[in-house]
Amino acid sequence: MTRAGLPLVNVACCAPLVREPLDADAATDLAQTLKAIADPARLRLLSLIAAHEGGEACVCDLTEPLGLTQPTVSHHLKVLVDAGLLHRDKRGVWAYFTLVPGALDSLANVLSSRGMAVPAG
Amino acid sequence: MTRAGLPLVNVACCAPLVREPLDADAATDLAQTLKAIADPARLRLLSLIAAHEGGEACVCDLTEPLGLTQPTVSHHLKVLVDAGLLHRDKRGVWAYFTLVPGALDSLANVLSSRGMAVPAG
DNA sequence: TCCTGACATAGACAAACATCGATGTCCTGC
DNA sequence: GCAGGACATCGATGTTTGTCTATGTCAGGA
Repeated sequence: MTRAGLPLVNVACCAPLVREPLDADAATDLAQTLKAIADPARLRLLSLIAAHEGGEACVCDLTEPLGLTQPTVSHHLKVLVDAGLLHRDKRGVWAYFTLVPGALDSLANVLSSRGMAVPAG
Repeated sequence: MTRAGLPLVNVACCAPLVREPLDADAATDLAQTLKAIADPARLRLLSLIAAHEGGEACVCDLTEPLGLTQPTVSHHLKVLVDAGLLHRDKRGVWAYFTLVPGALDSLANVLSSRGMAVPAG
């Protein structure tokens, strides 16, 4: 069973990775988020959604450029939503996906040796 | 010679993920590097090595804090070296590992919505 | 030369994962 | 109410991956 109703994004737990040793829990947490984006299909999904007009896209916009079936794309999108990287907005029959603002930036912050300012728009 | 006979390790291939759609090849490439760090043990290895005195550590320094066997740690280190994130320096009987300068920062750059200056000067 | 200690490699195994076809759920139009 | 379309979920399957034990390699000392 998948953890439904994620509490929130473990997306960027803490201090930069290289500043101090991660404890086991923090490492597991961060790894889980990284696993979410460590997949070609999901990277392309993030990229396609970001580049799509209005910064949002529905499943039907995404299956064709990826060359994957609708259930597979839906699965990948769920992984990204669960990881706190995508936001899902169901409007009528369609489900529109957008990037969660700052999520990827927070992740980048943890990897970077130096904390950086979030561009904020 | 190339490090470890690896073809190459484009740790950070290109433009920020959210700027334009990734093509399939670039996505596969980036995903491979992300997979290398999308593991709790390997995240802790990076962290432990960075925090170790002199910024370097040998295998014997790393097995105990991780609670994994020596071959498993050796395996994880190899994955990180192959991904271009760690550098291995064999001195006598010991193998010392250090972070490849800028590698994680480059990765962070790709994830970040905005390119940032690499601190390593 | 042989032995010991540090590390790498090989092989095996179980868990996790990506993908698919089939099916279920929900909204909209007739 | 009924049909159709968009999306989610289910169950199955082949592949990848993390971990172990056993073994190989190599340097340094007795």
